[in-house]
Amino acid sequence: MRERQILDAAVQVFAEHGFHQASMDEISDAAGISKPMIYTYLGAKDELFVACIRREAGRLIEAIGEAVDENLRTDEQLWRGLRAFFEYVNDNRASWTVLHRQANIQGEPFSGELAEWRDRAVALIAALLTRATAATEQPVQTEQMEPFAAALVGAGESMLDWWIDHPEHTADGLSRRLMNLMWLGFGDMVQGNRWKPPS
Amino acid sequence: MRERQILDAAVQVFAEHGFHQASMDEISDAAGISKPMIYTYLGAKDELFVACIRREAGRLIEAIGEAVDENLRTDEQLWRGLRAFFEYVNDNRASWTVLHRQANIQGEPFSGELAEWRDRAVALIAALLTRATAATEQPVQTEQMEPFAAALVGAGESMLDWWIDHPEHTADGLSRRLMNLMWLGFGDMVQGNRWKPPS
Amino acid sequence: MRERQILDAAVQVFAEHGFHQASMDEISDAAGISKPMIYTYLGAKDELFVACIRREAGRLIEAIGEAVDENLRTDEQLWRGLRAFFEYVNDNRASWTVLHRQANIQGEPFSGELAEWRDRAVALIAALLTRATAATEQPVQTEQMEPFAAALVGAGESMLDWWIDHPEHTADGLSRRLMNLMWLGFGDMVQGNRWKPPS
Amino acid sequence: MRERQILDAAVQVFAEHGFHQASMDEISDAAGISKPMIYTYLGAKDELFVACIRREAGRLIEAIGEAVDENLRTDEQLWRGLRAFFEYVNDNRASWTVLHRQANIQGEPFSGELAEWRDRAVALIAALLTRATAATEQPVQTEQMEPFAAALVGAGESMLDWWIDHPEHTADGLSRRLMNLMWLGFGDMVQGNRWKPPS
DNA sequence: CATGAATGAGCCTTCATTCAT
DNA sequence: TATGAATGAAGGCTCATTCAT
Repeated sequence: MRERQILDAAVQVFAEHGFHQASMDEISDAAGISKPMIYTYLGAKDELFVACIRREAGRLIEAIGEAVDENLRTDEQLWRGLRAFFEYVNDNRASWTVLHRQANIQGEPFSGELAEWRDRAVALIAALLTRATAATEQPVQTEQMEPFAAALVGAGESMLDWWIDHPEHTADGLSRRLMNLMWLGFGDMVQGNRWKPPS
Repeated sequence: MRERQILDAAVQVFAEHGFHQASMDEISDAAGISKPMIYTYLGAKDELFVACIRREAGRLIEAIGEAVDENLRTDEQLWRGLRAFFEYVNDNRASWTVLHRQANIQGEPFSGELAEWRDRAVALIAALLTRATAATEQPVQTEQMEPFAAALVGAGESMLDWWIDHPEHTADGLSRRLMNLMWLGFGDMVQGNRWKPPS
Repeated sequence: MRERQILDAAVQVFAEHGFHQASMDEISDAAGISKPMIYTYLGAKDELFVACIRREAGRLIEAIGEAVDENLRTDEQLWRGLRAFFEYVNDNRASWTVLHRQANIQGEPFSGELAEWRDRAVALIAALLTRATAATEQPVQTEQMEPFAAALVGAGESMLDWWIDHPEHTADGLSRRLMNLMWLGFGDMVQGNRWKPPS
Repeated sequence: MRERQILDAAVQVFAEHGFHQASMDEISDAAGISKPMIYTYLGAKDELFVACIRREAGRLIEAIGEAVDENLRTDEQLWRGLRAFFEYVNDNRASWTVLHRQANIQGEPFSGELAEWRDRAVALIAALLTRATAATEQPVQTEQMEPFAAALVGAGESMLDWWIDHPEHTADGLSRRLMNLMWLGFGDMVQGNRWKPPS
C-alpha cells in the first residue's frame, strides 16, 4: 500500500539523518512517491514523523507482547520480554534509532508522542512486577513500583546503545546480564533485604 | 564574564526549544548580547552547542566527583555519586535536558561530542565496579563490567526522566531505590548467584 | 523560457549595481520569479554571474563572427568585426557593462571566466593579423602579434567607454577611426617602416 | 605619517582581494593601526578607497609627467610618457591593480572617481596630439582627437594586462611596439592617408 | 489521482561602523 | 588620542508546503 511505502522510506531516512536533517525531498525520493502524495496520505512533516513513531513503537510492543505468555512465571515473562526487545531492536536498527535517538527530543511538536508510549511500557512492567509481589509478605503498590520499572526500561535502552558499539555480544547474553542485575536485586528487595546508606 | 552570560542563555534556550528550533536571535536576546558577539566568543551555532555540552557535562562530572571520596567503600562511593547525580540534575534541569534530550541525536555535527562523555562515565563506573570485585573470589574484568555500567547509567537517566513527572519523590529516595535494585543484584552476582532462564 | 527570464534580469541588475551590490532579492524581483527558482535553475550567485558572462560573451562573439566573412580581405574582415563589435555593444549596453566593468575584477570567484574569453578573442585577432602578413616579405609569427592584438582589443574597449559619454558619434565613425589608426600603423609596420626612438 | 601607513596597507589589501572582499579588519591589521583611527583619518571604506585611487593615480600621472619634457618633439614626449607608464606599472603592480581592476567598476559609490582621472589623462594626450598637428596642413581640433587618445590609453592598458601574463617582454620593447602601431598610424592619418571601407 | 514546478518565510552569518574606556 | 569591544542591518541560501496540470 502507499502508506507503507512512505512510512518505510520515512523511517529509513529519519533514522539516518535525524528529523531535522531529513528533507521531505529525500523521503519522497526514497519512497518513489511524489511529495504532494505524502502530504495527502500522511500530512505534514511532524505528522509523518508521529506516524513513524506510532507504527514502530506499535511493532516493538507487539513483538514483545507476542513473546510473553501471561501464564508464565513473572521472571520468565520478564526474561522473554527482554530478549524479544533485544532481538527486535537488533533486527530493526532503523526503527529503534528513530524511536530512541530522534523522537526523544524535547521542544519538538512531536515530543509528547514518544513519552506516551514510554509511559505505557513503564506502566505495563510496573503492573507485572507488582503482580509478582502480590503473593509475598510485602506486597508493593503499583505506584511504588514505577520508578523501578522506569529504571529497568532505561537500563535496557542504555545497554542497547552500548551494544551497538559492541556487536560481538548476543541478544541472549545481554538479556541474561540484565536479568541477573535487575531480578536478583528485585528479588532481594522483595524479600526485605535492603541496602542501607552508612549512617 | 561574557562567555558565561552567553552559555547560560544558550543552555536555557537549547533546553527549551531544542538545537534546531532554537534560533541564534533568541539566544542573543536571552543573553542580552548581540549576535555578533556570540560568534566572536563562541563561534557558529554548532560550536556554541558543543561548548554548552562541554560545560554542562563538565559541571555534572565535577559535581559527582566532589561527592565521591575514593577512600570510601565502593557501595558508598556509588551511592554518593548517584545521589549527587540526582541532586545536580534536579537543580539544573536545563543543563540535563541539553545533555540528555538534545545532544543525544544522531546525524548531527555534534553527535560525537556527547557520546565521548557518556563513554567516559561508563568507563569510570565500570572501573569502580571492577575494583569492588577485585578482592572477591570471582574477580571480573573491566570489559565484562561495561554492559552493567551502561545499564546503571541508563537506569539512572531513565529514573530521572520519570522523576520529572513525579516530583514528589526526593533525590535521596530515588538514589536509594536505585542502589537497592542495582547493588543488591550486583552483590548477588558477585557472590555467584545467578538467575537462570527456565530450560 | 525560465532561464532566459532570469538571465535577462540578472544581466540587467548586475550591470546596474555590480556583482556585490546586486542582491538576489533584486534579481528575483526584476525577473518576476521567486528566489528559489533562481537557485534551482542557475545555482548560487557566483554561478549565476558566470552564466551571465558566458551567455553575453557568447552572444558578442557570435555577433562579430556573423559579421565577418572569412573570404574577404583581412582589412575588411577586421573592419566588419570592429563595426559589429561597436554596434553590438551600442545595442546591448548592459551586456557589455557586465562583461567589461563587472567581470574584470580580480580576486573574485569568477575572475578567471572572463580572462578566458578575452584570451580567446586576442588569439583570434592575432591569428587574423598573422595571416595578413603571411604573403608579405616580412611574415610575423603569431606570438609576436599577440601584443598588437591585445592593444587593438584594448583600444576598442576604451573607445567604447569614451563613446558612452559622447553618444553623438556613430558606430561606423568610430570603427573607421580605429581602423585608420591601427590598420595604417599596422600596414606601415608590415612594410618595414619603424618608428625609432631618438638615440 | 599615519595616513601614509594606512594608505599603503589599503592599496595592498584592495589590490589583493578587491574592494568588496577586502575587510576593514584586514586593512587595519595590515596597517598596524586600529580601525577607529582609520575612520578618523580617512573616513568610511568608500572614502578610503577613493583616497587610494587619488594617491595612486596622482603618483602615476606624476611619474609620467616627470618623464616628459615639454620641449621635446611630440613623438618623443609620447614615447617617454608611454615608457614611464609601463615602467611605473611594472614597479607598482598593486597600485595599478587597484586603479585598473578594482576602481573601474560601475555602480559603486566611487565609480566616478577613476573616470575623472581617466578623462583628464585622455584630455592631456588629446591636447598633445592636437598640438602635433597644429603646424600641419590639416590641423585637427581637440575634440576630434579625443577618441584617438582614448584608444591610445586603452591600448596601453590592455597591453599591460597582456604583459602580466608574458613578463619576458620589457617595458622598452612594449612601449616601442605601441609607438609603432599608433604613431605610424597617426602620422599617416595626419598626412591625409585614410583607410577606406570597400564601397 | 499524481506530479512537476513554484514560493513564502526564516535562519545563519558577516561586516562596516561606532561607543566607552 | 587610540583602541578593544559591541552592534545594526542586510544578504545568501534552504526547505516545508502548495498550485496547476
